[in-house]
Amino acid sequence: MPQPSADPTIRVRIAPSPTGPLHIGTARTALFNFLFARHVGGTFLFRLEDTDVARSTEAYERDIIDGLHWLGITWDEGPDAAGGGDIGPYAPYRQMLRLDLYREASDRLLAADLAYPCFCTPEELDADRKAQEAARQPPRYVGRCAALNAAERAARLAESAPPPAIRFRVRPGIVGWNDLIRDRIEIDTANLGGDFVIVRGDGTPLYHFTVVVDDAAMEISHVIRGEDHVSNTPKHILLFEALRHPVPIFGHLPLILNPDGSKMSKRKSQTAVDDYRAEGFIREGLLNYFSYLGWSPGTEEDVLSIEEVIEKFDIDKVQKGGARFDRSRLEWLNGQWIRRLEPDELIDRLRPFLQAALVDGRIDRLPSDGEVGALLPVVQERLPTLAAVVDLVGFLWVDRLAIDPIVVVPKRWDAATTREALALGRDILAAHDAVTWEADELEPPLRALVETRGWKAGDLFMAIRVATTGRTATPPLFDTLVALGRDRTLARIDAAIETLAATV
RNA sequence: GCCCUCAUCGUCUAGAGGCCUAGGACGCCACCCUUUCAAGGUGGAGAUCAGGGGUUCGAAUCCCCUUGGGGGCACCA
Repeated sequence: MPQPSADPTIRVRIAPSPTGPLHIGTARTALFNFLFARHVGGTFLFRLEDTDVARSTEAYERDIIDGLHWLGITWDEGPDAAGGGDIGPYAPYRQMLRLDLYREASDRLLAADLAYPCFCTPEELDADRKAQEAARQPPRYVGRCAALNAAERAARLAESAPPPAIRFRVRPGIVGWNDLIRDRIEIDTANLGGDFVIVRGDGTPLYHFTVVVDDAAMEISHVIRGEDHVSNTPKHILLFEALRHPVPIFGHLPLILNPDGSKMSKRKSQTAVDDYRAEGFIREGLLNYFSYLGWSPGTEEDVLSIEEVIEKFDIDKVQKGGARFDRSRLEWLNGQWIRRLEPDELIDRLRPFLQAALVDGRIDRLPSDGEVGALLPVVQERLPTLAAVVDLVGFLWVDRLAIDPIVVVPKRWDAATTREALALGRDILAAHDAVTWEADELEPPLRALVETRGWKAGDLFMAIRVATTGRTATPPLFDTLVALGRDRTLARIDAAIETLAATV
């Protein structure tokens, strides 16, 4: 990756939580941070927010790290993608390994009475919430434990009851910031829902707290994240202030939306990057597409490499409104990038998809790289995704082809004509030996046959196409027959003739 | 319910007061090419710039209101 002039004052991060496979939204946020950092030569770091122990898994962790690296979104500091330890001056970059830091920070807040222990039980909190809901009031912490004095706290602490959580005191007033993307935003802290919990009763810290402690510790200069965090930002600013650390610059990206306009969700969209990868979307296409979701260089170019996007990226040109996910546009871009791949590269990337097809029985034999390479001239421009190769030319590598006798008969013909034409065509093809089995050798004699019989070339070709491939849509017929080979071509035509005879 | 926020073709967007009778791309339609399917080429339909008020000689662009959409209000992240 090109790094123009290194700027040590720019430090951004992606901080996913390993509670699910790599999500498109996470990838997009990571990409914009990456673009922002690379454009100016800043530092991009990766931090795992794994404090939700119940939902976090190592498998998801792996999936997120691998997925981002597969896309080419690489970080300067963070977990080693190869599986080694964390790399960077602020290691570790996993929150569960930074518990001491949060403990120390919460102690400081407690000592300064900027936070206090809260003894409320889940039942009490729940009852509060229900009452507020019934009174059509916005939910907020009622402050039951806010004014406890030292003696009362000591007494409560002495009780066996569950250990207290720690709440941060929300000070009254307006909190505002100049958002990189949406300019000035101001929020009255009265709307924050009251004092909020920063440490659970079991001692583990909560997101709002860890994110601030870590962004402070890691000297993050710009927090670029999804718009869903706008209303959390005041809490974070309050915490930065309480911790006596300069407040970073915030920038809130527009969300990626479902086709119906709601926040992207698994229910309504395919959200896992893995799933797109499995379908044969390539990183170039995905990156190009994501870059243009909520951003545009302001020119009329649509197909840009990641290097070009890095060069042109400008956070000021990021859109404010959310962007709906448009799969057909992604497919088009993906096809554009597949067409731009070098032959050897494309063969490499196709291989896993061919292997997968072999494993699940859609093909019976794995073609050699040479075979695939020979096909590229007619296949490359026909692939919206890599996986589409099996649909396109998988018939080349199956042992037994199922022919639908209805489909093999061209619209203008009947079964008898088709059988006759296939037989005549077969004999003409059989006259070729291995040396003359070439596309431009095969075609003329068949056209001559069509001429003498007064047929349409398209009809004969279609009958042969379906007989030899089982499909009505294929790459150019004669290139296909060459790929199939003389023996299999003749055998398949024979089989088709037989099938036709049986049905007449 | 409360708070925040957004608003240009179906979709992604260009547009920073006159260059806009609003441009590009995807998708869609037609034609060309053509043995099918793609790709490619050409052309077309498609947005009274959400609506209403201002400001201005002049507004998609600035201000206000309305409407609509989205997000957030946890001992989740």
